[in-house]
Amino acid sequence: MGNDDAADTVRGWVRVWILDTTVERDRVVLWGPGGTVEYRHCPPSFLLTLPEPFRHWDLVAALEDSFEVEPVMVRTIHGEEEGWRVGAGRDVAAAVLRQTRYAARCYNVDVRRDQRYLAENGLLTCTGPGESRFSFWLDQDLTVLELTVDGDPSRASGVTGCTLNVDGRRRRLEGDEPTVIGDLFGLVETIDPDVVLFPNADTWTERLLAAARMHGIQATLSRNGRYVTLDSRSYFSYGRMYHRPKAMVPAGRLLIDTGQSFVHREGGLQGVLIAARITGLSPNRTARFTPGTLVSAFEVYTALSRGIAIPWKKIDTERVKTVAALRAADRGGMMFQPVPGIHEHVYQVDFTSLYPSIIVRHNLSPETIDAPDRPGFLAACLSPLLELRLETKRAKRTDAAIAGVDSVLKWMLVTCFGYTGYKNARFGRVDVHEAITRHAREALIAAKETAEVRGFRVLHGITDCLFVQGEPIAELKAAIEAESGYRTEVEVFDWVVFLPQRDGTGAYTWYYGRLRDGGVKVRGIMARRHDCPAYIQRFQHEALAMMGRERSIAGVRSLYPALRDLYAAYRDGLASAPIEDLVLSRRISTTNYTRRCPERGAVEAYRRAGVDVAPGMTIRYVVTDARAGLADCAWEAKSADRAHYRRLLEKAWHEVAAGVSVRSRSGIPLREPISMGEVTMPW
DNA sequence: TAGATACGAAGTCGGTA
DNA sequence: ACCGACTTCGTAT
Repeated sequence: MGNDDAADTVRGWVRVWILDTTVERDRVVLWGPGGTVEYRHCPPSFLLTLPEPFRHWDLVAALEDSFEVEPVMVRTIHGEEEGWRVGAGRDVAAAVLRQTRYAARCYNVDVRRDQRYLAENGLLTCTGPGESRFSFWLDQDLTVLELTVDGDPSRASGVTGCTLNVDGRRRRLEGDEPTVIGDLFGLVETIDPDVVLFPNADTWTERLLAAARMHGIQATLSRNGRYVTLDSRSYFSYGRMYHRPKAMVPAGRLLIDTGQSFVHREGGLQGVLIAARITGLSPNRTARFTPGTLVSAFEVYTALSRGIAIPWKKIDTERVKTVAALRAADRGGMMFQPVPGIHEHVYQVDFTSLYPSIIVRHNLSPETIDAPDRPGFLAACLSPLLELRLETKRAKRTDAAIAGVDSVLKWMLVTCFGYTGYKNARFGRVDVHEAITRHAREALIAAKETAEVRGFRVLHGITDCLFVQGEPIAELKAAIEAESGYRTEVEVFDWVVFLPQRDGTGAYTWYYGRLRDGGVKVRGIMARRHDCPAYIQRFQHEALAMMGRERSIAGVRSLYPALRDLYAAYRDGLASAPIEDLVLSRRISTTNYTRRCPERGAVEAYRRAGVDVAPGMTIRYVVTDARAGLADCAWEAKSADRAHYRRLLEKAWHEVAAGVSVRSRSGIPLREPISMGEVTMPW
């Protein structure tokens, strides 16, 4: 099977269906289903350019003494330049930068070698013959094992049971730890699955392997016995801390931590495999990354496959701006404040994938901001992804199995915008980011005017969507599409409730309503919040389900007594509600709190229970005394501060009542709405 | 290995009346 | 008792 000659791989034609890729010394390993293996020679290398090469001839000579150095043309998104390919890794590149006092430019330094190999040789992961990078069908049989191990892996206790599921056949293993672990790894060896779906896999794997070693059992999670360890890390993203536990990634087999993987949660196994195909990453990595990283990898693969080098330590600097110019340009999305209360016959008009559409239509890219006439990399890169999303969006209407893939693509397209403004993004630039938000604001304002000119009433608007009342909606949709040049979609509400915030004015992001097809769409309110206890969510879900059966405002209002009774029943039931229904879960940003708060109490409780906590972890706790800032960890809690939960329930009730009662919570009559205004930044 | 902005709620802390 | 500043967390697009 082994083949060290890359030349036999015809560009654009895939020899193996690649399930996993690994890197060892000078080669890249391609794993196929069933454990097939191919080795390809691919030593580390990077590209180098020097602005004044004659001043650094000694450096080049020194590199030639120790490594393979070859003069090459280096192509970037900005143009071509003479340079060298150096057969060395990151440490050498770093030394070159230091020695030239950062005059040198290095490329392809922090690109994964397996990904670079695939891109430069026209290969893709998870892709069969005849399948293209931008198709969403999968035609490959994989043996999938679903595995669940009893208990909580973050707490110390032995392994006493687990459940396996292959092809709908269920096996249950029980007994003492050596028995269970021996049977488990024995079965893994017999079944030899290509894919293991395993909740908390990344926390369990290390413990299972250690236990196997202790009991002298051969452990077979990896197909060559080796693992790549990803260290646990707390990282900052979107203004918040996140945490990824340490992971031991097996070789040759796809192991997905279904409790941890964002991509799997959104898109299932198919979502992971298609995202891998699009990005050229191994599915094992794909399953562990955030959408932002996937977008970055997608751009990197596209660039490499076109012979474009990836800059290391991005140097695109923002030009100097006056404070006034900054204020004018550096703004986010546009919002119109809604009229609080319940409204009948409402349409929500959404621009489809607005931000990426703007990038493509206006040819926005770091290198085209100052030279708009040439084709831009970012726009060309995103265009096929956008087309694919439109396809999956259509396809999921008739094939529910496509919904997962569609969701993954949606997230990638949403985050690709944020990525252009991200300081470390390789093909990002603040000016592009600003241009996108400017076009988006203009489009939303224009759409609002189009609606009003045609006699529609605009109730609300956020970034890329408008809520309107009026007829005929089909004509408005067509007019907005014609005038803006972007596609739209329309959702039809029988009624929708925009909630008031504490000062009585409309809240921008809290609403719920009944769609024409009978579903209830909910945004922002407690039922949507992950930190809301199950007991309170259940109340709100029940109330919303009742309201969702009514098609008119009058019908909804007629429910007031029944809803009031429901609330009373839940309030009475609170005293006897089981503790596990009162568990709050929150993501903690720190473990060193400067103030008294329930999170601090919960962190202390975790520590007392011997569980390690790190910033970004989600902790689960029950509030035992809100005033004193005391909490117990979820699995130890015996009592709860019922008054605290009564307040939460009351808040949930107010959100429901805002749609039913004739007066809003703050006492402002709903029939005299506050005039809608445009909201901008405080300057 | 890494996503942006817009925003609100609920709370603490410390000052003031 | 009330206030403003600040912390910490959450959601929407």
